[in-house]
Amino acid sequence: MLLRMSTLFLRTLREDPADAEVPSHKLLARGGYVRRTAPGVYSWLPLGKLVLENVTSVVREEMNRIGGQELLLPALLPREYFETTGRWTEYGDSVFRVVDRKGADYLLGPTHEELFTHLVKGEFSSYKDFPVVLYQIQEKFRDEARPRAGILRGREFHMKDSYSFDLDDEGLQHSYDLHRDAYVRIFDRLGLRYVIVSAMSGAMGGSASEEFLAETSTGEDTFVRSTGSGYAANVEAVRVPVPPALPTEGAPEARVHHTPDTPTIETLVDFFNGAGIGRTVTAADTLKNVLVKIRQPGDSEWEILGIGVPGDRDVDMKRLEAALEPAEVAMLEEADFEANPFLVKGYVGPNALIHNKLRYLADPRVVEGTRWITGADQADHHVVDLVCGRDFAPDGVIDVAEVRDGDPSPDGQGTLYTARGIEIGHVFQLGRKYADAYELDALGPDGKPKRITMGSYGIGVSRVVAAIVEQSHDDKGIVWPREVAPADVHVVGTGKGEQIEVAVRIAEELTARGVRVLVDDRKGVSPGVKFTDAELLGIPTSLIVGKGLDQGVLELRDRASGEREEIALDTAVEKVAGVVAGE
RNA sequence: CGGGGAGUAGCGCAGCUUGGUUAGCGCGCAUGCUUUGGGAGCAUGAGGCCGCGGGUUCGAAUCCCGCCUCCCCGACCA
Repeated sequence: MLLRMSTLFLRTLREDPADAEVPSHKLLARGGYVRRTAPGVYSWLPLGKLVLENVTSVVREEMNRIGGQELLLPALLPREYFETTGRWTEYGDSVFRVVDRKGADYLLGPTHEELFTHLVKGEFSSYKDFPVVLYQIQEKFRDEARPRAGILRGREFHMKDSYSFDLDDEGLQHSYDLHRDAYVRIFDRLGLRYVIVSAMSGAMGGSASEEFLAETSTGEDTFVRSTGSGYAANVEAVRVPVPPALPTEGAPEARVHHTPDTPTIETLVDFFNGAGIGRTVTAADTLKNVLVKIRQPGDSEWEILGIGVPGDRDVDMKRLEAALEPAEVAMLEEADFEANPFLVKGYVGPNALIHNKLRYLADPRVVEGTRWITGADQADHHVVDLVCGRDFAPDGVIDVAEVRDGDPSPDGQGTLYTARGIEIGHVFQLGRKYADAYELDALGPDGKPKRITMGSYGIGVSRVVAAIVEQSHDDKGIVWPREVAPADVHVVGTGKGEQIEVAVRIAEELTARGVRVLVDDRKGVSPGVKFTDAELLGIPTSLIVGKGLDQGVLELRDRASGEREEIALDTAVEKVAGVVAGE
């Protein structure tokens, strides 16, 4: 492959586009890799298309390696498929819908579970046909409420989606493991720094769904990781370590104190520290009781739920919703307090709930024998030394308090800190949801139908391109890993002699050896411009044919390290081919 | 959907407060000469529905009213 800058459809920009905020957006636009066409919709220009194809190739190779079979389904999908699973209405505003001249409804595919399931049902029907893994790499469409960050979150994007079809749970687990391994190889080859986090709360069951997050400061997903181990998890999935229970004997009696005007944790702590109860109190010694109401799907009644967390922490609504899924969660309204006069706002204690037959769930840190300062269920009163297991007994444990930097890691090694990432891959055990909807069965050896179980696995191919740039750039431009770079070598001819002719000749010789080459053969362009463009474009290796040519000397540059080396003209092709081959 | 900002040449912007000749600057583009190791110089050019519609005015990029679009933060989504 030989690209000539004199004719390449490329115009680099000296300034950042006004609408670009994140590095990947700025650099991909300035480098002429992409151009914005509409909000969240981008055109891939020749260099960008090459990068996209390189990523695609890596994905394709690794999918084929695990036995995946590539096919290509339409992006334009008729309504009927989505009626079967109810997703036609479920999707709401988040998909593009189109109507044909006859008035028939379609949508532009956001994902393809329905189509794949239906397709398999039409072709395969024997247990001998399974398992099977099918995948495609194509454009997906989602009408994002707010596309942002350029390529990172668009409304049209490239995605590899694959689907596994197995006869039983063991088979599904195997297909899932194969995909997970393939994803590790893919992202390793692409040179990405990433973590694998559980995408679900522990209650929903371990490895049924995991996300691959590329670590970047600009990512929109937050997760936590440990300073002392490889532990990483979504905030929703963090399980707080449970401290050992303490003996209840010998603990002082619970005593109610008059605590005027202390409806908040802060005022309460201040009060006790001025009240001389014989010890210094912190917010962590108090038990904050947060009241929410929940409603199970299909129910019309709300249930009031009390949640006890250490007073120095808030309830994390995301963790709460994940823990209570699929129930709906809402904060209590004034009317709820009026209907339940035993709930004294600002002074709620565990026993008001427990004694009135309302469920009370407590943080894992609230173990037997722990002593708490908490509401006494009457205005302006709190109770001190209320002992868990002696004075109150929660109905259960709920792990929904906010996770903070410095919290101990659940695996016991190190402490947690929050990081940001971009979701680049997702592996998910779907189970039989779609197989049930389409009645996808295989006839077993016993002559009886067996319901198929499925997995779905995605990689955001275009997003991966942006994620790579986010992780691999400097103030001058992009630094492509060789596997995804649009070329291996950027041969730059600069000077008023025969440098450009020599550069082109070297480029042709390298091309003949199978090296992918971009040659800067533009005439009348100053060296500074060419060097700057080379750094912006980010091809891993540059070969400068310039002022040293008269002495038979060329310069080899490494984009990532910035190292420069003078090499002889005679052996340059040999040398560069070796560098490209990783020698 | 809530909050903030912006629409002027392919790109980045000024001009608007205080209406007044032919709407300006940088980059890019074209032509010529010079220049050639770090975003060159000089000269000459091409390129505009000043977002759209209405209004005020002798006169509107500029003032008024309405609308549309885009960007950023949040919510939502994943």
